[in-house]
Amino acid sequence: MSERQPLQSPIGTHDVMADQSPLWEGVVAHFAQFAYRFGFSMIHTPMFEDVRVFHRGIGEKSDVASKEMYVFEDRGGRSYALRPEGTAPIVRAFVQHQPTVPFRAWYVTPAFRYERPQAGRYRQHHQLGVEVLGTDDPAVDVEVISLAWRFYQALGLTQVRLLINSMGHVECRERFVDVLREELHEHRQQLCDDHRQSYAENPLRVLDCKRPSCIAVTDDGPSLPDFLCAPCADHFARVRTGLSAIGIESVLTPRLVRGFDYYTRTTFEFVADALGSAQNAIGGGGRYDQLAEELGGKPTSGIGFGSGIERILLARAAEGVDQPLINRDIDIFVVDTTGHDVATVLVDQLRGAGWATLRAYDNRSMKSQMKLADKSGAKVALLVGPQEEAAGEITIRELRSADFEQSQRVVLREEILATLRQTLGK
RNA sequence: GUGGGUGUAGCUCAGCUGGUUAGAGCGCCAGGUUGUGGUCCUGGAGGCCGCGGGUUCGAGACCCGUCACUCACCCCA
Repeated sequence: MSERQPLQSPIGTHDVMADQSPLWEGVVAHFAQFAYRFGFSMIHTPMFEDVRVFHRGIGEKSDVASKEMYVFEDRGGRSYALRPEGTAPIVRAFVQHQPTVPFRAWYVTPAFRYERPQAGRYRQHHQLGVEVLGTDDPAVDVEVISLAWRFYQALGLTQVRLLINSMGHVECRERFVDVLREELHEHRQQLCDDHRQSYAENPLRVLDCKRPSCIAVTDDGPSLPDFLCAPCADHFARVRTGLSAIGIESVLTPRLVRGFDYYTRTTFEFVADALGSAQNAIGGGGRYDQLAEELGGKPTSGIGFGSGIERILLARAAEGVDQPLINRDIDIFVVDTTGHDVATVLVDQLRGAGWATLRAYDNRSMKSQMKLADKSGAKVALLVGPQEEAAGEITIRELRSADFEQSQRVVLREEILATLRQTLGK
């Protein structure tokens, strides 16, 4: 890159500026509220991990691990990867610290994948999610899915569908994959260009190929739910009845396999139909009963779900939902034309009392300061000029009122907090 | 990694078949007499026309390269 190129954010990354940040804050705040309501504790794990966490976790042959990870060596020659997803690092932490089970954690984190950016797809995106380790009770599957569902509802999303499937445990899956591989081999000439060569390596990938040629083959092929052993079939049935018991409709989607290799039994995905693009998955997850063992721990079943903040916001925009998610309005704007430290002291006092307060700088004119007060969104402006200062008073002006005369009055300096409490109702 | 579209003021965009000092709207700043926002009026600041090279008497316009943004494929959040 030329030295003359202006500096800007890296490809596929974005700055969240003030016009968007309240939405972000709101999404995270809502999720935190739901997570705590469901009894989850927040945890933080490093932004990068030993690459083996992901190779063994999400599977070396998965697209994400094989070609999309940001891998680097540190100065000590250790090989690390920026986290491409949220689950494997948390399971790594679980294995390392061996907390008591059931272990319930929620998180919000950036995730990094080296891909060509496009609508709804970035090199750094942000996910929030939960994980539960230490039980394979189908009630937990229901709980995790319902947390996501209620969360989307709270954000105002209505055009979201829950797709669900079960991969079975290792043996169910292997029996299925064997049959699928045979089926694909038999019809390999009809597969799309990409999969005609690669189907044998990971036959499951062909299931979510969107090309008509592959779909035609797999539609007539074996269906995952048919290969579930009795316990897995029972588990899946109980998840689905549990969901319908609380009014959550799930769409059985036999070809739903998802991109990571660690999934067993329940897998699910939330698609936002308002998003026209192929990137319409706003969240997803599933059970991973082998993962803790893969990462060196005791056999421990687990389930989790993750959701992309950017896609949630895109879906909200696509549905035309525009109610704010969090209030970050300014309460008071202090206008000071005395040239002394009146605003400095007043602002300190107001903020101390809990008001969101802003002021002007640089000795601007009163007119200029009033313009700033208006643009700040403040509900009231407090005016202090030489007159008020001399009289020990403050002029209160309600900025959201249309009537000049009614909107303004003068109070004594020492009565300002009480008056504001009355005016602003706090 | 492959393909399409686009790069002109802080933002959204005009700039006709190449022709003087590159424009608009919004935003920003300052005024519109005595200390007061939202509407209105006036003025002002602000552009290596993404970057490099080429064609030409002359390039924001044309050609090549490059970088970036964007959309799509693959796949996913």
